[in-house]
Amino acid sequence: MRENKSLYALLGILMFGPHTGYDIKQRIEQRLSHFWHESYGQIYPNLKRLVELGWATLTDELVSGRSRKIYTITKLGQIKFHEWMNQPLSPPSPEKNEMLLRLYFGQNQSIEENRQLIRNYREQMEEIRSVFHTIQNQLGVAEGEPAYGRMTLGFGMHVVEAITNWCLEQEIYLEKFNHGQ
Amino acid sequence: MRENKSLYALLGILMFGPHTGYDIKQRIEQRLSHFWHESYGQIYPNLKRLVELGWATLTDELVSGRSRKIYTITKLGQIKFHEWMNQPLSPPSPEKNEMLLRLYFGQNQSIEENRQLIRNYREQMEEIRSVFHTIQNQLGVAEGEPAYGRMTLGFGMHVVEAITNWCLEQEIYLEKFNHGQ
DNA sequence: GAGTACATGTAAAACGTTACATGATTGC
DNA sequence: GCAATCATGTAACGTTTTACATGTACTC
Repeated sequence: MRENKSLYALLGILMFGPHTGYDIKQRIEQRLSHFWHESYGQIYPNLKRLVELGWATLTDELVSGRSRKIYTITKLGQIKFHEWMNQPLSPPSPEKNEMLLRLYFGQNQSIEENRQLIRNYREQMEEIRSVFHTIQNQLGVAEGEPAYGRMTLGFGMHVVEAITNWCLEQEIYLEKFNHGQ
Repeated sequence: MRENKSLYALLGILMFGPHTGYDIKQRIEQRLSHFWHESYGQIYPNLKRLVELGWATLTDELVSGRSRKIYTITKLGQIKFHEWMNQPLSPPSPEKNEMLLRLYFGQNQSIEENRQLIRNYREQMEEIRSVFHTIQNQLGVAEGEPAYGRMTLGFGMHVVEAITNWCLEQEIYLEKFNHGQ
């Protein structure tokens, strides 16, 4: 049986307070999107499972005629959450990267095509960077305690910047080959 | 219908010449492991599919009593390979990162626990870095054309270094909080 | 009245890993 | 003889996305 990470992601969000499935989806999209995502097809069945496991409770509320199913974490859920938080990180297996896969097969393409591939990728990185800046500006400031949200965003910034630099280096490298080494 | 990237990964490897399923698995593990991976459960069924699609042919060979099923790319396969190589890159959706997920939930932990999380992650990065160095030393040199394998490895190096730096910065940042801002 | 956001869910398909099964050859 | 490597594959299971279905409330 594999560790179901989605279950713990939901649990972690419920640690901030009661949420509906819809709320959770919104929150993940708005604040965790640079390192996490869940679809409704994952969220609703997993919330149901959380209740079955006794890790959360479900209450029905009627807010202005509209029914909302509110999930609240239980004591047991909190225990399970802390267990997960303190268990060793699983060793990171490198992600699949389609751009690198194509680049690896680069001798089947022209040098100019490979350079274009890298340039396109760099442009994608620049878009991501601007999204990160937008998120950064929306981030609040909590005095006296570490800004965890800001830290996770900083991670993305560092990585995107490193990739951008790598792209620029490779573009120059390939450029030289195009003009006869 | 989702794009089956595995199919194109196999096709790309067949562009280097005929391979068996076993060969392909070896090659991916040894040379593409920093940005790609495939299990036998993907490779063998997809090779079968490649033949069904007419993108590869299968020949049985007996090498010293041992039977080997050798897959060779067809003309159609080469066309499909080039189509894929030249189609626009799909926009990169950020990967799930369990360390960042846990860090995001950091206010439920002590500052020291969060610092430990980041330190552990940094140690994992350092292991990866040393694996990359090993791979780098095994890489051959092809004069006169761009070293695509080396370029893909450089990508990993840049990213790992950026992450390591980020970790160090965050460790210092949290350290300060521990000693009263 | 129409469109957007709120709100919940399921079913099918696709994607991917792991464990298992099988058997030959090579090197010690 | 035994272990490691070569070699091929499947079945079960788990994960994840996508498309669909349904209905309310709010704003223009």
